[in-house]
Amino acid sequence: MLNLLLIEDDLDLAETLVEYLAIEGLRCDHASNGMSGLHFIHQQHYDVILLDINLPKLDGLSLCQQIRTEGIDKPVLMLTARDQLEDKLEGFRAGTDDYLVKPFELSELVVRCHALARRRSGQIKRLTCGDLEMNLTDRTALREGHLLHLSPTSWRLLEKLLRASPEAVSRRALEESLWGDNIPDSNSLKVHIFNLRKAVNSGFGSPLIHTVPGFGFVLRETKHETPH
Amino acid sequence: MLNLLLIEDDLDLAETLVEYLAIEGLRCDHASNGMSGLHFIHQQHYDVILLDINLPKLDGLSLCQQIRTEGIDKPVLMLTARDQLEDKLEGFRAGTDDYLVKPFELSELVVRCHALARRRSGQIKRLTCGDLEMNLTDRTALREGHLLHLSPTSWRLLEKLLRASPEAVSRRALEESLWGDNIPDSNSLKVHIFNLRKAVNSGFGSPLIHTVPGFGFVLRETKHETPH
DNA sequence: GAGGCACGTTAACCCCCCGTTAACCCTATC
DNA sequence: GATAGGGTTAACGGGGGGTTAACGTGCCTC
Repeated sequence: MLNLLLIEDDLDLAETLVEYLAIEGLRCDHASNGMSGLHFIHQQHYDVILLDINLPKLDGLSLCQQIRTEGIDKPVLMLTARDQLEDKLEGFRAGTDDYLVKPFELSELVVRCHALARRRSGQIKRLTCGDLEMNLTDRTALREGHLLHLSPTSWRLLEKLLRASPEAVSRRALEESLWGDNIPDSNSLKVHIFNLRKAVNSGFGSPLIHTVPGFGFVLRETKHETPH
Repeated sequence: MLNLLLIEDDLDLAETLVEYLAIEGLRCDHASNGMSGLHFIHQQHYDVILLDINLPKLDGLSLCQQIRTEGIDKPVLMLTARDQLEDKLEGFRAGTDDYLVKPFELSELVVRCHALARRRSGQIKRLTCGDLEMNLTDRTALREGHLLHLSPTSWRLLEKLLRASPEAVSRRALEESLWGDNIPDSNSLKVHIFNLRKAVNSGFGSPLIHTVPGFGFVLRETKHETPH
């Protein structure tokens, strides 16, 4: 389920949007001005940020620029009544990913959100990383053409890592994707990672699962050598 | 420089587009039907695929679906005269990332291409200084192409310094970014800087981390000589 | 219903990395 | 030579991360 943030000062419009999105199965927080929106962004994880341009406190363009310079790379979709070419160009210059002119069709907004969130769960049938290949339709995972034996949780872990690849995934995110909100306070994740490593790495040349100290794990082909 | 593929059967339009894109500094191959487009995609790397829907041999929607099921996750931008809501929804259902209705402004096409490319392949967020490169997405740091081994705190220090570069950062600011309000009253920062120096400078030609006496540290390629 | 199997969970253990600390060293400055 | 700012080194202790085994549960088979 996608988690959205709507930053919009028109309360009527915001309410309508949030309600409609809920029907479509999308969670959506709402901030009514730029500063508050920024606060939300720092506070919580969102898959997509829906951003009006005309906002009190901090306008949408500045907000977008700011989070980009902060290194926050979340997908941003600008929603605005400004339909001039120059407005759009400015939006993209500020670092937005998409630009939708009001009034727009709600269903178009929804599909664009999904496209931005890269949640192609329904679309992508095959995930790969190096010589590792995961086939979602027949639920098989291959390495160098050999079938891997994966337990259900190992499978889910690997899928999560593959979808994120080459991005690293935090321990937190992995735990949430496995157990949702009730994360066990044991070392369960460690054991699952261990099992997954055994299944994916054992017998093959280079390891694909790497740990990122103090953060989590990455799936990627081994790259450069350390000096010395 | 971006590398695009345009799949479009209207040869006049295609020519115009390719020429305009060249002026804007974007390379663009052209395929005039779906099968040929598919062939190009398999053959070569593209940052973004511009896709018409009405195509001979293999229509755009099917083509898009097919590459998605093949696991090819390249950004696709559909360019079409079909402006009905249902057409757009179908496009996104087929797995496109963006949808632009003809006629469109060429400059909008260009900025959308950049936005798409940045998100997909360029989702990789990098910070660099000279031959030092920090990859924030997969959390690796390279110098002269060699992987650096950094502890979590070394990583945070380096990130802070890179973000500020070429400006100097005060000791105070560094300590706050590491420990927030409860800064230890020992020489911990000194040791961390020392370790970071060892990791970043050792074995390489010129040092990158310089101390600013009485203030803090800078990350800079060439040492700035202070006049006496 | 008994046994076997696969799987998730938990605890226990170990190792070594890493953060902290304190000490010492060097060098400039007065 | 006293002092202060900065650099270097080593010891220690905690904890992050890896590994293993035991246990329980559900499911399948016989």
